[in-house]
Amino acid sequence: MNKPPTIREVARRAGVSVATVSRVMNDRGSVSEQTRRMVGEAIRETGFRPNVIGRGLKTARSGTLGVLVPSLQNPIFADVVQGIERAAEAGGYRILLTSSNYLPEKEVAAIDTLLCNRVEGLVLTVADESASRALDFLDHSHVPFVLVFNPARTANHSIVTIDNSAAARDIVGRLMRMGHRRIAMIAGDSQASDRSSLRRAGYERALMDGRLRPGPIIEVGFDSRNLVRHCRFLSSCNPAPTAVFCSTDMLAIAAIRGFAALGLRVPDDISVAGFDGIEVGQCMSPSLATVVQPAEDMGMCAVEHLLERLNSSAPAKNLTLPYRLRHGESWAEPRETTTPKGTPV
Amino acid sequence: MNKPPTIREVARRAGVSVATVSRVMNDRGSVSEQTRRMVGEAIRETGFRPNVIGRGLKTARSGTLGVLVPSLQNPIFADVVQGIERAAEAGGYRILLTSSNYLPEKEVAAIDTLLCNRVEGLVLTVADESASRALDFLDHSHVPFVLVFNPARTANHSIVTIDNSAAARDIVGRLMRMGHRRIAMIAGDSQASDRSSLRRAGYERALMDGRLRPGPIIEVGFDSRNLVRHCRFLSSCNPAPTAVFCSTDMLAIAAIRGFAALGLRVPDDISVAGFDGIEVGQCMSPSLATVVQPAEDMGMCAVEHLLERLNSSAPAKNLTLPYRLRHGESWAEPRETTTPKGTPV
DNA sequence: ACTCCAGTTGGAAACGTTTACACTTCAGCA
DNA sequence: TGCTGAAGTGTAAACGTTTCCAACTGGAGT
Repeated sequence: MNKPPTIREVARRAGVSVATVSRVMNDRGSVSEQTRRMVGEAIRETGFRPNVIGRGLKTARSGTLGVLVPSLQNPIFADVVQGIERAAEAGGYRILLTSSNYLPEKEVAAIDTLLCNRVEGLVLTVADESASRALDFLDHSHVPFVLVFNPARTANHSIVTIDNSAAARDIVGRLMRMGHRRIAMIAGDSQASDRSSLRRAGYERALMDGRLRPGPIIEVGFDSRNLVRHCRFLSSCNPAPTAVFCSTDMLAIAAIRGFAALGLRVPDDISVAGFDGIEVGQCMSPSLATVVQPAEDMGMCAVEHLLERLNSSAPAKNLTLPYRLRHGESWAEPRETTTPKGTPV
Repeated sequence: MNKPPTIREVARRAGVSVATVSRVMNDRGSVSEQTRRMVGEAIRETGFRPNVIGRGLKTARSGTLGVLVPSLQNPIFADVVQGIERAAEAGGYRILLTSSNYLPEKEVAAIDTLLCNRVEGLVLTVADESASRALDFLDHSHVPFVLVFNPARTANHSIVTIDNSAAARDIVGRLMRMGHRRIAMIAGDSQASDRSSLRRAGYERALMDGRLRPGPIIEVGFDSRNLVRHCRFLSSCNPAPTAVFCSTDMLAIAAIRGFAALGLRVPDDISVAGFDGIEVGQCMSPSLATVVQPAEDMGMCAVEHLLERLNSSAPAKNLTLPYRLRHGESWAEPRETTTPKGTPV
C-alpha cells in the first residue's frame, strides 16, 4: 500500500533537482556524465518508475490507443487485436481494449469511456458503419480513428478492410466453376454486421452473373452454434443445394457439423465454403475452403496508419487489403451436376 | 487538433468555480438544484469530458487493470480476456491489454510498462509460474495481481485456475474405462506452459493407476499446426495407441486432421481427447471430447477477486474452479480392445 | 580585466482534476 | 437580538511530471 517513489525522491537521493532527473530519463538537454550516473543509481536504488499519468498530464499525451471490437469470441477479432497490439507496442503505444457485444449503445458508451481516457486514437469495428451513432460521435471528437473490417463507404474515414463483396463473389464463382448450380447461403445477422450484407450481395451477384437463381438464404441470429435445423431445411429442399456459402468461418464449421448430424458428408454430399480464414479452419478436418482476410495484418496496418495520422497528421485513407481464397477439403465438384434426385434425365 | 474543453471552461461558462463543477460531476458535497442544472447545461454545450488522467493524478487512481496473456491466437485466452473485460467494465475499470508471445523477457517488459501506467492491479497468465522472473518482479511492486490458468503452487499468490492434473487424470481415466489400453499423449511445449506439464503428470498418473504403461508422449513445439508427421509416428507404433490425449484443444483438432490425412478416422480408428473446451470444439465434426475450463468465468472471477483485494485489501486467495468433462464424438470404445493387429488370439 | 558562450543546473509554472478549508448566507431558536 | 448550524460556494493546494527560463560556472577570445 505504500506509495511508489516519485521523481522528487530520486532527486533528493541523487542530490539534484527534479528537472535534472527528468532530463536524465528522457535524455534531453545536457547533463554531465557524473550526475547522469548518480541519477541512474538513485533510480535503481529507489526502484523508481516514471508515472506516465503525471507525464501525460503535462505532455497531453496518454500513449494509449483505444480498441473496440464486437467480441473476442470470434477468432477473427482476436486475430485483429493481436495485430493491433503488436503494432501498437512497436510504436510505443499501449492499448485500451473494450468490446461492444454487437450492441450499438455499448459502442457509444465504450467510445465515450475511451475518449475520457484521452486515447490518442482508436481502432474499431462497428456493427454497421452507415448507421453508427458511434461514428457520428467520433467524427466530432477530433480524435483520429481507423475502422477495421467495416466497408469503405464514406471516403473521409480511415478504413482498413477487404472487398467483402468481391471476395464473396469470387468464392461463390469458384463453386460455380466446380459445377455447382444450386448454392445456398447461410448468413450472419446483417443488423449486427454490415460485412454480412456485403457478402450476401457478392453471393447474389455471382449467381446472377451465372444466370442462376440465388438459392435459399438463411439468416441466422446469434444462436449460430447449432445449425442442424437449418441444415435439415436446406437438405430437404427440392432440388437441394449442392453447396453452401457461409458468411463466416464459424458458421461454416457449424454447418459442416449440422450436415454431419444428418448423415451428409462434406464435401461428398455437399460442399461448404466459409469466410474469414481463421486458423482453426485449416487445422480441422475437412479443412475449410474459405476467403482469407489477413486479420492480423489488417490490425497492424490500421495502427500504422493511425500513427501516421498522429505524427504527421496525414490524411484519412481507405486501405483495401488483398484477400485470398484458400482451398480446402470442404468443397469438391458436385456428385450429380444438374439432375434433381430420382428424376431420370 | 484543438484541445478538448477543460473543467475550467465549463466553470466559466456556467459562472461557477471549478470546485462546483467537480462536485456536480461526482455528485459529492452539496450543490443547489439550480447550479446543478446550469453546470449540466454548460457540460453539454461544451461537450466536456472529464480528463481521467488529470483526475487520476490527483486521486492516485488510474481506473485501469493490466492484462497480460501469452497470445490471443489461442481462443482460450481470447475467452479469458473477454471475461476479464466484462467484469472490469462492470466494476468501472478499463483494461490495458498486452501479450507476451510466450517469451519470458517480454513478460517482464510488459509488466514494467503496465506498472508505469499505474494499473491498479493485474490479471495475467505466465509461461511458468515457478520460474517466472516476472512474478518476483511483481511481488516487489505492491500492486495486487491475480494469475489465471497457472497452477496454484505458491500459497501467497492470488490464483484462479482449475486442477489441471486431476482433470487430465480424469479424462484419461475416462478413455481407460471405455476400454482403451494404449493411450498416447501429444503435449504442448512444457517450457512455454506449466499447464502442459501438469496435464502430462495427470495423464501419467491415470495410466499408472490402471497399471498401464504411459504410451508414447510427443512434445510438439510451436509448429503445432501440422501434426501429420507425429500422427504417422503414432500409428506406426506396434502396438499402435487406440487413443490420444492432447494437452490443448488446438492440438486435438490438428491431430484429428493429421489422422484423417493418413486415412484414419476419428473415433472409429482412433479416439482423440482434448483440453480447454474452446467453443469451436463443440461446433465442429466430430465434436471434441475435452476438459472444459470455464475460461470466461475464470477471467471474471479473477477480476472480481482483484477488485475485492483492491477495495477491502482482502487477502490473496487460491480459487480452483470446477472443470467438467464434455463428451464428444471424437472418442469411442476401441474397436479391438487388446489384440495387436494381425495377431490371432 | 573584460565579454561571450557553451555546458550544467535549479526554480517554478504549467497540465486538469479533487478536496480540505474557509467563507457567506440564511433559517431556526433562545 | 444574537447564536448556531446547515447549505452552498469559492480559493488554493495538492498530485507527478515536463519544460521554459534564469543563473551559475569556467574557458576562450579580445
